[in-house]
Amino acid sequence: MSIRIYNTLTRRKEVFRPLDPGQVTVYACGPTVYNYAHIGNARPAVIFDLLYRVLSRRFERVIYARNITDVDDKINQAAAAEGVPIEVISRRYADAYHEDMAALGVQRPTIEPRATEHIPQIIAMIERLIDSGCAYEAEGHVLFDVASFPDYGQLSRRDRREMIAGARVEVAPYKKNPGDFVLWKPSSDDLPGWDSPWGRGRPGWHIECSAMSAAHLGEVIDIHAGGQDLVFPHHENEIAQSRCAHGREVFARYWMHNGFVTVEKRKMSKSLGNTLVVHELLKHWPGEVLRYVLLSAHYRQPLDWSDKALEQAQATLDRLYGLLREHDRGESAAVDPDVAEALEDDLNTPTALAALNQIARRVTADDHGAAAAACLRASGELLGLLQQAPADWLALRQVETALSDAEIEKLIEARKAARERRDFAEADRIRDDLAGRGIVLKDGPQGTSWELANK
RNA sequence: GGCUAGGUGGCAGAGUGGUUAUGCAGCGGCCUGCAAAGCCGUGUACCUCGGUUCGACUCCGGGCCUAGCCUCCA
Repeated sequence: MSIRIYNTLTRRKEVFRPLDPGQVTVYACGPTVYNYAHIGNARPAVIFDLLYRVLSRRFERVIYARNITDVDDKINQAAAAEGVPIEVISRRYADAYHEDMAALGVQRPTIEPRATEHIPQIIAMIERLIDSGCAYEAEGHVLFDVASFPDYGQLSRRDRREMIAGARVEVAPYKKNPGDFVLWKPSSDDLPGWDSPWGRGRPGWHIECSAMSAAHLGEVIDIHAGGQDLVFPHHENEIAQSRCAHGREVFARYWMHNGFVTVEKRKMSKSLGNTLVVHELLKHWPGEVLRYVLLSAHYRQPLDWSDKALEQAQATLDRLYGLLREHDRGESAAVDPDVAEALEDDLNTPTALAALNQIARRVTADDHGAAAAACLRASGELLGLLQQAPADWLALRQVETALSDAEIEKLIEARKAARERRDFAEADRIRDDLAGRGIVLKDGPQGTSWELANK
């Protein structure tokens, strides 16, 4: 089977065929680095990391670009508040983003372009837009003229004229059309800025993605991805800019949009103040648990975040790692076909996780547990799960104990003796004593073993 | 108001025109001196009203409800 992707542009699931059979180009909208990432920001990072893994399995060459927006009014604000240059802010939070995403098993993209490193390309693109009559200068700003682009609204299925009716925006007087958006805006002396044909200023938000995707992936790209809230206006504007600047019929051939993470069914967003910061969550949960939760719902559906979901993911991972500890002998194995098939069907992660759990059943059901365990691990790798040493995973949440191994063994021997003389009261006393000190005993056919209790 | 996506068993969450999702919890069993852990088994769920059909949770239409976008936002 081939890879199928739900394309927002056509609102249908389509077979994915790259423009160039030899290479796939993917661009995902990355973070604006003015603060720590919340779990809602982590969802696209994890989902499109998974896309990258799935594509890489089938295509020789996948170029995955995920930008960093490092010039933006919110960054300016944060910098001003601290009295530092914007680079200090953007560097700090870009580093934190990388650290947090790594903990979630997110691989680094092939390219991570930054807006401030592409100012010349941005300016050149704006000049082309002016030359082709799609943009105009007004009071130090350069604006995109939406009336010049008849297909405007195609992605978000909006009618340009109707949007004016819902004008909740203050319409700047210098705009020809309320829907016109800023490509370049002037900077006062206290704000970061670059020299341009229109004076010292800075780029508008949308233009950077158009300029950077063209610079690194070409004028027509295969897949463009981001959160659902970017469909309008950001992606709509990107399409307008890119197609006008390059005179092409197509900008991105497939558009993918992830649904929101919600808290108590409400969208998590910085403006609502109900954000759960990844950096904080990682203090309480392994990154892999967060990843599992993010994969537990289909990416286009809303995902309601809760402690219950975290506990459930933790319990499931504990069980799977326990299985690996007992049965995985490091054999190599292929990815389970059901897991691969589910993921290639528009990243159906719930079905893939169901298949993963079916493999787990085979581990205990078969005589050849080792082969099934190896398959479990190989399949987990495609999902970005189950790649730690089981002992390391299981040790994460274990309590500390003051007892030495020798002391524990000695007590186990004493209990064994008590059991042999059928003094169960004494045997249970020893077991309870050890339990109180964080040691759990497990009686099996080969005698008694022990392990540290979970916190 | 315009546009979009949803309403599935205790919870989470896939999917399908007629046959087991899966996970977590619960329940039963195996194991155990008793436990714990583990393993095995277990659930006639599909918002509502019509329609199409031999047959609909699955298709079509109406209704109700929820969330989102239309403003910075993943």
